[in-house]
Amino acid sequence: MTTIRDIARLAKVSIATVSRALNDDIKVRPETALKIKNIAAELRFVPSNAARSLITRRTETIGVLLPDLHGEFFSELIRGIDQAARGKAFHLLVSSSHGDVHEAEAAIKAMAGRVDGLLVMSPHLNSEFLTSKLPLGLPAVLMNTRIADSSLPSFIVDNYGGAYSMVRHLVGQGHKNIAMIAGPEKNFEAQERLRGYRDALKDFVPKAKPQVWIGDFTEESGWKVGAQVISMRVRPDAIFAANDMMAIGCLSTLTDAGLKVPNDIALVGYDDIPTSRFISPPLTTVRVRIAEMGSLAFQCLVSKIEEQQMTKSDEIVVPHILRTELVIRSSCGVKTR
Amino acid sequence: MTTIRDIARLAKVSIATVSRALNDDIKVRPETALKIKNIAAELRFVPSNAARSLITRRTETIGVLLPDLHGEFFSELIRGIDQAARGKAFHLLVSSSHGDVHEAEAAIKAMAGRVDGLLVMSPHLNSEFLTSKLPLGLPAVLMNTRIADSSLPSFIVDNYGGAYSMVRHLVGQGHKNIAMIAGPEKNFEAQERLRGYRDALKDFVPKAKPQVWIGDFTEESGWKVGAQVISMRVRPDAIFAANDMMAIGCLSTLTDAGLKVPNDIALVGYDDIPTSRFISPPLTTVRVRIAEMGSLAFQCLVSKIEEQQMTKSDEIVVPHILRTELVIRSSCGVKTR
DNA sequence: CTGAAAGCGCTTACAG
DNA sequence: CTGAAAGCGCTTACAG
Repeated sequence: MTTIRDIARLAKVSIATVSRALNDDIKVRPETALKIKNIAAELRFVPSNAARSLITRRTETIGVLLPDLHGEFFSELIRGIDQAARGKAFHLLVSSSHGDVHEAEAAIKAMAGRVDGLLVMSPHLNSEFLTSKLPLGLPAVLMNTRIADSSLPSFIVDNYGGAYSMVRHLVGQGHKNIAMIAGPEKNFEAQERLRGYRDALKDFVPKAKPQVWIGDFTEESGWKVGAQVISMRVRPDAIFAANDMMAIGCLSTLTDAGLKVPNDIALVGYDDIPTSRFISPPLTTVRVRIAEMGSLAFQCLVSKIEEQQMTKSDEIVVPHILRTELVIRSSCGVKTR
Repeated sequence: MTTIRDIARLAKVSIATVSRALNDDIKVRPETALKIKNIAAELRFVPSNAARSLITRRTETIGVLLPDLHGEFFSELIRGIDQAARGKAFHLLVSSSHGDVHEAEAAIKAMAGRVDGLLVMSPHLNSEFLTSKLPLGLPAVLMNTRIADSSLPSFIVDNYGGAYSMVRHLVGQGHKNIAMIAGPEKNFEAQERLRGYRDALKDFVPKAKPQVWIGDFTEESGWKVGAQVISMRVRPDAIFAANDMMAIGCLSTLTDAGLKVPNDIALVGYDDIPTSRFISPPLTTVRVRIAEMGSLAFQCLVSKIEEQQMTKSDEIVVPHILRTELVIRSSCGVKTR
């Protein structure tokens, strides 16, 4: 392994000068710097990041903690983060599937000494748990996490508002008997979408009774609900699935049974994953700007890291709420052509 | 920041003993070890990874270099790698979008001092370039990279074989005039798929003339080809798109123009992205076990890292070829129901 | 513009 | 089972 000591010997300078030259320090004579760089290149010198960050106390890396890595949702998120990180010359340490509380704790511990900050998405955890597990002084930013009262900045998608708008839209199409396929009960995002559904129903169809199936965000749980719907005496006018995957699963069961969407029954989803445009009928859904959330959260984290030296704020911060947007296609019963 | 020195003082032992206790070294009295661990927990001690890896010369991290982060293909790959990495207690440093040669070189440099090994996917690069840029002694494993003659282990999907089988299947369905929408000309995977198409056509329909459009793997390039197809006097019997996204794009143009797939024209893709099951008609395609490739490549890299100490092999290794599998749905003209 | 020296926080022979 | 000491490869005041 080549070190700056080897370079120093060959260049007949001190290791201090090598270090300065390689870091483009101004106070090195240009010729000296050039000579040093040439030798470094020739030797294929790779600086030891460990040695450097031991002394600089920066790793130039941020950790990304994700609950899972399935599907386009997370790849979009990582893409958004990566795009922002690239500009700031930060590296990304990624860890997924901290399904339960213990795994989450282990993941935080494992990352703690390796990163300058943490980006955490865990809709099944709450910010108190996270705050208690985070090493003192490690900046962190939360995404789509249940916030009670936290000094951690957080970004959350307006799941409540999106669901509310969707129900309002369905009512506007003349649907009254609107059912929901909800997500996992402990999932914060799922809860918010359900709450939006309930409130909108209360506001716009006060006499309607909410009808809710609990799913788990997988296509399969959509199938299962579809099978139940088929055998119902009185079917809902419209089904609002808490995510697109469940809507797609439900759709395939309904279609196989000969039911026509949207004529026999309307069906809408949430997330606007790419697939939703291509299915037949194209799915009406709620778009979430997930890559953008990743970029914003990253930028927020970096400014926290940078200001960390000067201030130590314990003030409670308000979550940044990301707007959603209704994407009207044809599965909700609107004639788009 | 808490260090082992703080713990040592509180526990009234030396830092050596603290280090041993925290690393579960056998030669520490159980009571001492327990006391030390309690103090560490109380202080929320986070070991400095930099200090540790400076001396152990291991980062317990592997780098993953990807050309891009769009779509399900890459999230599947990362998922496969992550799954395998979790078991071996390795961390994952991810870097994407090294679109051109310079970015790739920069990405390798940036990662070099931070990882114990590199997993590289770059269908637009070749192994000579990579070998020349890789720091001496940094283990690396290639995925879907053009291999000429390399001492680097590599995993490649059997793009040639998959394309060949698909064309054979289409011929079996009675299609003779089979056209292809190829991928980018410089992309290794695209080249192999094209080669499979050409060879199969030569073998099974010797008198047919290959007809090829060059696309770029995006949905949009599928649209464009679709528009050309519509205006042709004599249309092909079947179109083989080099990936599913282009097939999906092409399908939507054809359908919009009133052409029926597969009755008027058959259409098949490659990759078997999840979307392909849900479109209408469901797409016949070639399945690639991408998560599995990630896991295998990771395992291979880890064994390279572990054996690195003992041997330094410069032998040329044969690429591991991953089988593909034909997924017959209805877009190719087979009646599935 | 350059160098000698201290030190970042750990691990690990070595000695006891 | 425990400790004193050396050292991993860098960066950075400090002095010149």
